[in-house]
Amino acid sequence: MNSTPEEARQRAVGLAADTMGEIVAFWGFKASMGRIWTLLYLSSDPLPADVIAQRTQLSAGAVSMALHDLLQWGIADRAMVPGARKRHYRAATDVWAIVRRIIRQRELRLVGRAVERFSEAVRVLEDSLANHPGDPSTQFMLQRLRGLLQLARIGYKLVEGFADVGTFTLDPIRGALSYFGREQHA
Amino acid sequence: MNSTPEEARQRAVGLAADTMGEIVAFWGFKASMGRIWTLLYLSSDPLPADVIAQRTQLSAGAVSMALHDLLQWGIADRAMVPGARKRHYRAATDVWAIVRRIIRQRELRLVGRAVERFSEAVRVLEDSLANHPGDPSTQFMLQRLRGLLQLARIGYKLVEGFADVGTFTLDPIRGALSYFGREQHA
DNA sequence: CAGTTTTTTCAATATGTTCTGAAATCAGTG
DNA sequence: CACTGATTTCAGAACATATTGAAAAAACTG
Repeated sequence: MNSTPEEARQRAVGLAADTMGEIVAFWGFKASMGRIWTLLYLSSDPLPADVIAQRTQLSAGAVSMALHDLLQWGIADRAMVPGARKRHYRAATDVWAIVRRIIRQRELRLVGRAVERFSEAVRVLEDSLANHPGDPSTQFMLQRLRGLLQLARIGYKLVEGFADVGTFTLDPIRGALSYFGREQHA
Repeated sequence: MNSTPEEARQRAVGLAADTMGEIVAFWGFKASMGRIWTLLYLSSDPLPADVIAQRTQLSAGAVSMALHDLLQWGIADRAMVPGARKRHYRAATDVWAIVRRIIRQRELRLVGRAVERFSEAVRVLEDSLANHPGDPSTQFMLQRLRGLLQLARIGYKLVEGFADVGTFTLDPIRGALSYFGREQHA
């Protein structure tokens, strides 16, 4: 209650940074990246690495590495501070664009690889059936595998659309999806 | 090429299972859960734990734990096999419903917690400003923090809608989002 | 309900990831 | 271009997570 503004800000940053850290960690990034981004995002001025280290309780090395990652992903950038010796960093603020870029670079690759690999698996079974027609286990597996492949392709389209346009609607493909869920039976 | 159907199936399962393992691992589950689900999903008959262990190269213990998780999440279930001593397991096939349930139980909680914590941080700053009106750093931080809170709330709504209805459209809220991205300046 | 097989549990271990601390490198400045 | 301070790098420590292996528990079967 009767705390200084400085103390209040510190507490607020701590709460927000830890929360964001959890979220990005869940998302496959280092928690410290989320913490640092939040710290920068909530600062009215760019901060140098040593201040970041001090406020996040991280070593200089860890801060350097996390900043490197943040710059790589375009989640933070260097800010020119007039007569400053140290480099100063500031958070990218266009959260929407950040999310889109990350999704494009990570999820899209991941799902793309999945499509390729499922395709290969389908091919393996098709070849096998060509040589040994009528094998029931193989036929069953092929059917299901085609379902997985279809699902992966749908996922790819979804993610791609989201990354490109920033919109994400399932409606056009719900028919295909509900078909998929609804059994190539057991 | 000239392999037995059995060999072909084994190769196809391996490819598909590893792929799915990667995907679910990226998603925060154990890779072995994805591998086992895929193995079951591609089998025409339910499989007992020892067969799963043998085909996935996991120990009996690991299989038991992974199956436990799969059952918990409703991603697999026990199948009654007539005169069988061992328990047999089979994959849940309604992929769509599985994804929805997982999102509801995990993402929704995660984002919900974020909303709570950002709210608390906002409260902290509001209190501070009540006692120390006009502090510029605090004002700046409060503004940005409100942006994060708004974003988290939007995310919550999105995830909730997706979990409930299975549809996911950003259109209704794009105004709010683009506003957010477009700067409470630096 | 005793014997047998299956399943679960859990401490120890293996694996993978992030962080530290200090040395090496790099960048400004006089 | 040498000096000072800032930054990066990286081997090892700390930490987190997944798996093993074996013992305990549970579930069948006769």
